[in-house]
Amino acid sequence: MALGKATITDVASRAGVSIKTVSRVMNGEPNVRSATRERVREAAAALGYEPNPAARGLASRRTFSLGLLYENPHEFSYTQRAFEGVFASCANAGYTLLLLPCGTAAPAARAADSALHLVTQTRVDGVILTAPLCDDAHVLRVLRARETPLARLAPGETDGLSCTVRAGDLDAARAVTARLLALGHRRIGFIKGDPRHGASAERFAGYQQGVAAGGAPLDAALVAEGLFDFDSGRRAALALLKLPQRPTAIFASNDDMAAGAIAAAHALGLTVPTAVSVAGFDDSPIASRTWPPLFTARQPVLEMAAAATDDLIAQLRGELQAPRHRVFDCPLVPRDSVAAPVGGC
Amino acid sequence: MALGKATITDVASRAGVSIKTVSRVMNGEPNVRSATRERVREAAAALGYEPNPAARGLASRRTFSLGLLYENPHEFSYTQRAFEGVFASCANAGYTLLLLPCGTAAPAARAADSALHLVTQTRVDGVILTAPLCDDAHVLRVLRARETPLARLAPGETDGLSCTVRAGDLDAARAVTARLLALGHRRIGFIKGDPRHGASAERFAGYQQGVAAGGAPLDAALVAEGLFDFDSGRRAALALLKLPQRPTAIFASNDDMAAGAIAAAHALGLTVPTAVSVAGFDDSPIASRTWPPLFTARQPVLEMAAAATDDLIAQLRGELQAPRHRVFDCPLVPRDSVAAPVGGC
DNA sequence: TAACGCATTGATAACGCTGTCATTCCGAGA
DNA sequence: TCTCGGAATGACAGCGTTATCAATGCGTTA
Repeated sequence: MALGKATITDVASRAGVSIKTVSRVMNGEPNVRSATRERVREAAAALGYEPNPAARGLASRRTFSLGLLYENPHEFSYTQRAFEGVFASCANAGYTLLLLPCGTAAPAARAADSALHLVTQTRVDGVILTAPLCDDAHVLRVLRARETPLARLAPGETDGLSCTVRAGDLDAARAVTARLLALGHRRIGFIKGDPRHGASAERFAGYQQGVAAGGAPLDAALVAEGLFDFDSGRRAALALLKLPQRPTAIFASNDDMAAGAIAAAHALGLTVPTAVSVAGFDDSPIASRTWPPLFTARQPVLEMAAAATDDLIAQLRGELQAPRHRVFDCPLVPRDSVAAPVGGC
Repeated sequence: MALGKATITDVASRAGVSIKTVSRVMNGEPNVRSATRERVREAAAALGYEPNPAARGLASRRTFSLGLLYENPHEFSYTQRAFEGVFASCANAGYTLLLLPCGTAAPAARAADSALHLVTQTRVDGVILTAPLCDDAHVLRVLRARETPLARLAPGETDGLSCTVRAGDLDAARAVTARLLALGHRRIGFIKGDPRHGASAERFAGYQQGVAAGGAPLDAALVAEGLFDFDSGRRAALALLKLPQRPTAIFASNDDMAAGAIAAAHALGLTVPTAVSVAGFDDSPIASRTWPPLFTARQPVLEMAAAATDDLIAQLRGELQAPRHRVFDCPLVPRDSVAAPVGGC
């Protein structure tokens, strides 16, 4: 498994045929003896050969690329907003953006293989990795073995090898917690995020520090596991709200889970924020669509994604001496899902 | 403004310089006399010259493309689900997908120019157009002048020139309306969608036909304008619910506006579905996140996008004799935001 | 005036593949 | 045995750029 540097000529000489025959095999054309075909396939596999799309495109006048032309939609999910930021910077710098989706269901090994294949196949100049892939050891190893320049968006840990852009998760989570405490809440439930995301640990630490700083008791029973999606948030909140001594406020690690928490409260006949306050994180579109709208911390995803892209391009141009690490503030967005607890402090 | 067929050689001979000098100018390299630079620029502009990215990539070993590697997120907006479908089909067929975002704020002329530039710049083999771009006359004209194969997703009208995939909007909207009537509603408000989308007219027609078929009165006062986004839905619903004789049910042309309608009801102290029923369209993620969850019609966006992509690829391969036109059913998704009106029929 | 040096320009060879067309191979039929 | 025809293979010329390095132009200095 070489580094993909093999050319069609290498394969041809290894298989003892002409480059044209290799081309035929690679393109699935007819009129190749099956023994020959097999020999070529083996040689290609042994050398880790991948056809060069630029050369192929130049010779054949085809690109094997499709364009998906779309207009900015009204509704932006987190990923979509990230796209927008990346696009803006790419367009600025004259770069074209290929989306390389990576299956979530597959084990890490497959994600890395998929990444490698996409990178070799498309010969991109650099790659932007989003969470949680940006912390996947296997993916990182594979891409670095190919010396693919990287920028990592919302990583758990930074290293000296690639640019990173992340949010000030810890500070913002502490600020959210502090605000709840200031309103008089003493029992604040917390719903953790997907443990594969670096941000999850940061936000949890912020919650813990906030509670400790406020002099409130740290009760492990008030911490529930979640996976950043609506349903896990709903279930976690349901469990918290059924506690013998239920929390007067719930801080979910992101807005989607907070929306789930609001649904759980509704299901139990608890009014938000009267009976229970709910806070989220991100200020994603759902945050302004719940009833009542969510108290949250705004993560400037678009700006962060654009920054990561800018840094990657700067790196490609050799304008960057060392990897750059940026941290973006997440200001609080006060909305109606949070209020003082009934009965005061 | 030629069709972009000009090569660097054409520009060179027109400007009376060598191709290398043209290359220097195009790449902004130093050491070109400004008079020469100007002459080259003029020649390039006159010929409508755009460098061939494949050739550039082959010679320079760079692609001017970035990969955005991401993992399928938990939350899918409409566009995002469409992406997934397109990806699936592209991956199947060995195609690479470039995203070509098109500004929404700009007038149609600019969208078309942007489209043209992206297509010539990236030399994609074909383009998938989503609503409302797929009905933009200017965009269509420009792409057809270049003979770019097209597939159109959710167009208003089909023609004999390109494959189309759309939802059975009319039938589904009629079915939603029929269901509301069957529950006993007589005064059903309707919130129209963005008029630039072909689906908007279809859904409205379905509503009208449904009301007429049910023998209920068609009251123009019960029809409000919307733009498919949350806030326009909220405002439209607010207006409808403040009517002297307010509707007992509201049918919004999509889920985002229906979520806005629920928020409006909440704001007026009206309980859903007791005081007012709300129905949406699409079964987008927000539909299961509102309280109560939305009664809606499921539009199989992912499958539709995949179908459009399949058809486009088939067309590129010459496997399609004539453009194919597909229509997908939208089954009802019964959820709690709809109930019989208080006081019966 | 001659020589020098730097800014400017050009000739030509890659880049890695596909398309065209010629060539070779091989079994069937005369 | 020889010829013929189609299947299998190969030689070579592009594809449209960029890169290398040589050549030219021109103002300056000795």
